[in-house]
Amino acid sequence: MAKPQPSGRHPNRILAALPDADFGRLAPHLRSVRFETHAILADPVTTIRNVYFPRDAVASMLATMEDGSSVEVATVGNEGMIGLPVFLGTETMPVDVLVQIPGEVSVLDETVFLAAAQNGGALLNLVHRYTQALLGQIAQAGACSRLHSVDRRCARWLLMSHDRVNGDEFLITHESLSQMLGVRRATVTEAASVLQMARLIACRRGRIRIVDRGGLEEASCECYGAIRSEYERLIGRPDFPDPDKAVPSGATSPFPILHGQATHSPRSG
Amino acid sequence: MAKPQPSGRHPNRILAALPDADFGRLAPHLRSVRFETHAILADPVTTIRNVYFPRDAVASMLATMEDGSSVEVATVGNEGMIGLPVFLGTETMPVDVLVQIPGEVSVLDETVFLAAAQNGGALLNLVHRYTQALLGQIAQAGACSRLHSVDRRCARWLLMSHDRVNGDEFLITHESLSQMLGVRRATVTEAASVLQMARLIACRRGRIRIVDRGGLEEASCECYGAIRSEYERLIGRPDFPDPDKAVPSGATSPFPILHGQATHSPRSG
DNA sequence: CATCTTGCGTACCGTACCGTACAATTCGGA
DNA sequence: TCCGAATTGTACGGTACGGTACGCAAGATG
Repeated sequence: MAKPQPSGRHPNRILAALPDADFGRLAPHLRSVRFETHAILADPVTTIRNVYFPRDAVASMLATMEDGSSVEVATVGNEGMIGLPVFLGTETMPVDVLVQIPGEVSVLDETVFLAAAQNGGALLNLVHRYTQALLGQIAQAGACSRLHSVDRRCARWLLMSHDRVNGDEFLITHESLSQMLGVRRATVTEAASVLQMARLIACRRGRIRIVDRGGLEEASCECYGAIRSEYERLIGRPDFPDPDKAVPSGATSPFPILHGQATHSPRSG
Repeated sequence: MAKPQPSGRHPNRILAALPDADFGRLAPHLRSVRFETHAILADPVTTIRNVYFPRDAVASMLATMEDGSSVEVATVGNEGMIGLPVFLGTETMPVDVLVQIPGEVSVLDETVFLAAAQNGGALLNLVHRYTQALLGQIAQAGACSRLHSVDRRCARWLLMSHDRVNGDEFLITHESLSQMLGVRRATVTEAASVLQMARLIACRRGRIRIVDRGGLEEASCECYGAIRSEYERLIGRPDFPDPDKAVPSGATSPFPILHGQATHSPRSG
């Protein structure tokens, strides 16, 4: 599976999937803001008043326990949005949402968002579909963290992030990864060493580069493909944002065929 | 924390939380059906055409991996509903939903449900809130299964089920529990032995009885309380179904009122 | 340049699980 | 009443992690 390439009018795939008219109405209200690592976009006690559409930043929904241990329950990047409670009228979410890979995020005020999501339009439909995609991701990721080894889950996380950033390198520490995978920092170092020894990634102080994407996909568990194909079913592919056109007729495989200019880099460095 | 008692016009707490007028419109269309253990209410490949409101049955959303291993991602009983994809327009959910504790379920056709959920009424609001509650439950349960011991998670599952059934005893096997907790059947037997030795539960072939609810709450992890209080924040308490009135006052609730014409078949065949 | 901070590599022992296997019990059905 | 199937109890070695801890290196800061 190739890394998804930005293809629409906006790097965020939900906004890119909007029809021209709907996007045009939102565009003047979008503010692009840079967020640094560990910036907090939402927490369980603060009423959320903005909706965030990551451009190339990656955020985590983290569940934190009383003893301070935590696990990531979902990754949100350019494929998604943060702020469903605005839409659902529930004010907060019982998780922290924090930036894990710094970058740009398009911010929309809740009033603008709510006005645009009224009346059964395209945005409402997309938000519904993204809600389902998020439910699916959280479910799959939860099961994954119970059933799959740290090595595979680490590979999955790197792949998901690779899909959401520009380029093949991004800023992340083993410490942050350990909070997301719900394991010791030392365990992450060991898992990363395995991937590094297999020449799939390269680590440098606070920075990881994807070296062999295909190999990483093989090292990852099935959950990477499961989450990705469910997203594509619901929201569409980056190069075919309209879900009606997302799947070539007859293709029912969970790992559908690559399209046209397949950017697959087979195993080289 | 006491076991929630049924208090409204309907044992399902979502339906019970509806205003009279809204409930009155739905009631004639509700069919109460008994489902046995392992009945399948939804799966990832079948378009769901009904919405299910458990009365005293308990269902599980199960994520299943390619190798056949599985974990429960959410428990749905009389506090919830099955069929969000009907509302979200997404046709399917990437999990199996199957009955784990047999009992009665109120079934509603999708067309009736969708008609009733239009127009920003009370049902729409409740479905939105339940969506958030389910997201929260799946997130917490996923984190729980990564971070907490089998003993504690087992206690949590028993408590959550106890909240959703009538009485203190229900039909469940260690085998089923193992699929939900994502562990070996033998591990469940060991965990159940610990709880049994502490006189918190009593096991008999395919049947578990809650003996010491308070003790179970102490044996359980914090996730039981977290999920429950988030639900109460969003949907309300059983004795104060309207979340605006869900303030603890210590007052007792009115006795449950059974509605004759609502295809109600309490417990008998 | 020297120093400080943050992040990474490694190591040790402990343990909560897993895989497998088999025996003992319960209970429904012939 | 007995049989057979389903359910539960138990056992044993294996392993992937956790807790803790310490040294080293890379980069930031002065």
